[in-house]
Amino acid sequence: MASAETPSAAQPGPRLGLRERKKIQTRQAIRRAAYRLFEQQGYDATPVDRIAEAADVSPSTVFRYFPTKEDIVLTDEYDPALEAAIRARPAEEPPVEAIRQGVIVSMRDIVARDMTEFRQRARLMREVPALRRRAAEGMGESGHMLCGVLAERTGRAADDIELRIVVTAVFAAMNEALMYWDERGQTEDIVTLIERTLDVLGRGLTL
Amino acid sequence: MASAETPSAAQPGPRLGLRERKKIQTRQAIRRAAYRLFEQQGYDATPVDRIAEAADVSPSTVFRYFPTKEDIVLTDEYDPALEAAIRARPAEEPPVEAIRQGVIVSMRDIVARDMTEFRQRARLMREVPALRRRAAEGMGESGHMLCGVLAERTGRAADDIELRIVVTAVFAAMNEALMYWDERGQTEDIVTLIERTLDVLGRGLTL
DNA sequence: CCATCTTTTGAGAGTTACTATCATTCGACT
DNA sequence: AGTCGAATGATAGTAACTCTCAAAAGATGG
Repeated sequence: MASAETPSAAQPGPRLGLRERKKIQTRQAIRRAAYRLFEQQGYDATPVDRIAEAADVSPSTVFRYFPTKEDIVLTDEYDPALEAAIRARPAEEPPVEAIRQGVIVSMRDIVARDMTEFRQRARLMREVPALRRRAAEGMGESGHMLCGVLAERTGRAADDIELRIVVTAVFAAMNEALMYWDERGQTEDIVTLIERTLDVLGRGLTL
Repeated sequence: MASAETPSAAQPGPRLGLRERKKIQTRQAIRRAAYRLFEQQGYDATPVDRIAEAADVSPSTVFRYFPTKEDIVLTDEYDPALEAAIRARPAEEPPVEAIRQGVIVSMRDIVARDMTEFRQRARLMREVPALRRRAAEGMGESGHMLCGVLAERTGRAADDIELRIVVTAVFAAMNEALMYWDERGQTEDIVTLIERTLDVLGRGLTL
């Protein structure tokens, strides 16, 4: 509805056809409707049918765009940003340090782009068990990506155990930090918190 | 059926009433039936109704014993063993070392008790996404327990971030090691693998 | 041994997240 | 304008739960 975008104004690529633009719109409409309803009545109390209704599409369409209800909340575009940020670090830098800097850079970016959604997502991730689980499964896609990047850096195989341990531990720890951040009312500085988290890992989990 | 146990033979506690004994039996019947069917036809292809049928109880009963289908696989009694093993370590020992020894001891114990089930569980945990997620949410109960134990040892609060980071990282890493073990056909020595895992954590995730 | 009380069980109906199918519609391209 | 392929919507079906209530079975006191 609010598509007053001139065809030539599209920033990020070769101008999209109407079809593509509509897809993006629909996707956004579904997500926005969902986030709004989740805010109002909670995740579990909001059936997909009602989201569809609110987004003015059929339930089938919702499932075509998002394979599961969880994906409506969790689908993100953070990975490419993180990947780029890590790749930008000098090759000699030790892995954990590269991750640290990459995470911090991309985190600032994300928070700057849409802090409201970031906050809401964090809250949902902590409060809804299904989402927490899904997020805890860090190796999902993000982990795989990180393994690939670190494999190149270190010359190890992408499925090397030690590599996987590192990646898994980092993601799990960061996720936990996010939960902590949310528990405390999202008041602390998240970047500082993440730095602290990576410090603990970097010093071998000493207390 | 195979309950030729004399009332006075019960080892682990004050002799149970018939009611209690039946509950244990039922629980076991359900789990056994489930494991058998999962083995034969796979987890997703086995509806709870069929498990109920095989265990000779009603579907309602299955859900009374196990809140979710996942719980039939994942409910374990490892935590108490782990807790005891860690508590048995000298108080001066650094946390990660205490965890290492505790894990190794209780792991040997578990493997000795029922290696077959341990193997099958590991396989299911890797192959079924729902189970993998559930397991990845290590903080669930095990993590909470470990936090408590380490809090006592270190004098920190049980919800101290750094403490939680440590626990989360350890569990996530061990879980990943288990997945690796299963991927390789469960052929390597699991204790060695876990030691290696904890080494990586202990040396600050250096590669 | 019977009566009663409590706990466990089973049966039924209902909700919801998904899956599959198929006809319709709508943008793309000639 | 007309055709083609992709997106949509309607419909039906499966399976994991949840709730409720009545029947069955173990515990308990006389």
